[in-house]
Amino acid sequence: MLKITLKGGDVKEFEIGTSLLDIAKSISEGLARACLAAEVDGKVCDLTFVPTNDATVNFLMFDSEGGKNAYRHTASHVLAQAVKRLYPDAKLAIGPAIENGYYYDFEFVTPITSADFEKIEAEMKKIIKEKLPLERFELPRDEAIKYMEDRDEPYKVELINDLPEDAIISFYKQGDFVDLCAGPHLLSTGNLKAIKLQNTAGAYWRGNEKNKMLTRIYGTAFPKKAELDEYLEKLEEAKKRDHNKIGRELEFFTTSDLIGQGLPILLPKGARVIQTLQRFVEDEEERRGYLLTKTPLMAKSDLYKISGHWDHYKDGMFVMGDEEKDEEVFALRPMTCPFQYQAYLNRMRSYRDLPLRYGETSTLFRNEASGEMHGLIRVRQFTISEGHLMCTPEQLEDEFKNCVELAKYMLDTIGLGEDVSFRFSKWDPEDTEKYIGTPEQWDEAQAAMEKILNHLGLEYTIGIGEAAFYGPKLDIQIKNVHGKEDTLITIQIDQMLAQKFGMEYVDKDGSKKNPYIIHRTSLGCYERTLALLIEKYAGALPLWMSPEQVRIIPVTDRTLEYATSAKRELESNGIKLTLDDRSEKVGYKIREAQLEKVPYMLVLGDKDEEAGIVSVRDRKTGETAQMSLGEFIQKLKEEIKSKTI
RNA sequence: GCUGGUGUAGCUCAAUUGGUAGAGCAGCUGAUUUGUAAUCAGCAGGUCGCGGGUUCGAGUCCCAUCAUCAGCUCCA
Repeated sequence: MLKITLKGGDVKEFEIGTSLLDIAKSISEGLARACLAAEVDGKVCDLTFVPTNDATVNFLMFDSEGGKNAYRHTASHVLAQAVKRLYPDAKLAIGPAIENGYYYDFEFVTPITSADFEKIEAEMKKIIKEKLPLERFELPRDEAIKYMEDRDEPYKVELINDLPEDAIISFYKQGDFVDLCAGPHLLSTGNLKAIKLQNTAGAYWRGNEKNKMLTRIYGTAFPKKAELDEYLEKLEEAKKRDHNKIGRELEFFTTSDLIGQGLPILLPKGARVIQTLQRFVEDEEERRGYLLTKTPLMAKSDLYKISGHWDHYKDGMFVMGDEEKDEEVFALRPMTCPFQYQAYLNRMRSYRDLPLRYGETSTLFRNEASGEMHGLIRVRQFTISEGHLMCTPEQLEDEFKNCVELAKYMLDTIGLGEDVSFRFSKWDPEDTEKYIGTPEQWDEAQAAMEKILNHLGLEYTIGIGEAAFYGPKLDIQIKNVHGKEDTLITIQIDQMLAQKFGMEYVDKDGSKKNPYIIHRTSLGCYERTLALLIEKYAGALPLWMSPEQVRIIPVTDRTLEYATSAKRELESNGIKLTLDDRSEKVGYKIREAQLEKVPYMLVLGDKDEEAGIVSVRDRKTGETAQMSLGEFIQKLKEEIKSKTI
């Protein structure tokens, strides 16, 4: 007999040879129907799995990560099966479950497009109806390779060849379709309910741009049609918040073919928001002991050669002058580090000078590949609150913590604090080309950062190969409306560049030492931050950063003068506003202000003037309140000062 | 850069099989003086992204190019 411990602590005994499905059935028929896979001692397994030892079993439904993955991974096999039936010449690559669905990569003889989806989906539904059981089997390496060679699946053969020596090579068979796969899967294709193909995309085989580009088909699957519809609806809703759409509609920014790709033009509204954010950041940094620098936007190539950027990122830089013609070569700066280091090198530093915190609102230039640009999120010129902190080893932890604290404060203040995740970005020891320094130096810097992160109690993921070429990073990541993740804020530890630039300080004992350097931003670059704010608030920014806080709407020309005096009074209190004096109806003007996301409307008619009050319409609630102008100004000032989100 | 879409008025979109480019909103002018999400009338607005080609004839078909969207790769 086997002792099976169930989630919740119940222990039950089963005959040896009892499958997980039978165990589920013995608990309840409902459970057996609802569960998709099971975790056995922490490892996710098919329900056909037969435990051979005492084990802890946790049955997984769709609401669990493991259950969802088994469900969608099975859907990806159904997709592959449908594709193979319709396009027998298509070659299979890989097809995993992903965050909100699954994909499968194929090599097609003639490329397919989303126009073919209807046909493929119909075939998938047919396969689901056929209720094909998924059967797992294993083969020794030689036979596995032969098996896939016989089926003319070169990508699969390559995958098997690259599996580690001791790997168990498993396959899943459903009807006429067999795939190399570790599983787990559902019991039958018939267990799938609502499926949907979403889009196609090119994807390099094994993620390497030197390899052939395959056709990736993305899809999703849910246990209920209603859930699928709800999800698709949510996607559509999210797209309506796309900053690239509403940011243009609301005139935060625009672009011009004449100016070029990745070079957005910030219109008065966008520029104003960024000005507000920039002032906020600069003031806060000053309060926290940062010293402002203002360094050049370009430098001779010599500077980048020392820093290592020339070797590692020359292709990403805008370079002027031809070295071959013996011209002086300059490059627009892609980062601020070596510039601020020159400020540090201005004179001999003492340990008493440290920590030295330099901050700069810094415009940077990066020659991104043409396909990378996206609205305000990925651009070729951007402005960022860059800073470099030079400190002693003893100061490193406190300084790093303060940087994290500052970043969190910034994020909370602008309202994105709940939307970010942390990533500890390490180097890839397998890819030493990408990095400078020795393994020992990397181990040391990464250990220092890990220790600090653990002291901070931050929850983080680890990104291998995501480090900067000179050191590990704590990246604060955020997703846009399409679910694409980008780095918003980064805090990095660097113990290599100080040496390269000969940056030193004289320690207590009179010896010269290289300082640790923390590279950090306190907010993401302003363009990207603006984009995410627009998406977060669907264009209706909190009052304190709103480019137009109040719109004054006189009801008739008779109250124009009253409105003008209110305008002057508000302006003298620093309120950003406009006066809509067009001869339109009140409703028309309100509609417009409402659509332009102006937080407050001041509707001023004869009645207001007679009573000496103002009618304040709140955009969010649509409600109107009467108060004195003084009270309104007070209310605005409080809301702005507290930076209410 | 790669794969696949998309480019018609400022915006959103029409335009039979290749046969005279249209509408709504926005804009301008005038009238209207209006009380909480669209007042009425008139006017103007386009080298159909740009450049070639096929054709008697191209917004429509072909090629090239630019921009743009999604994904991939990249992201100091």
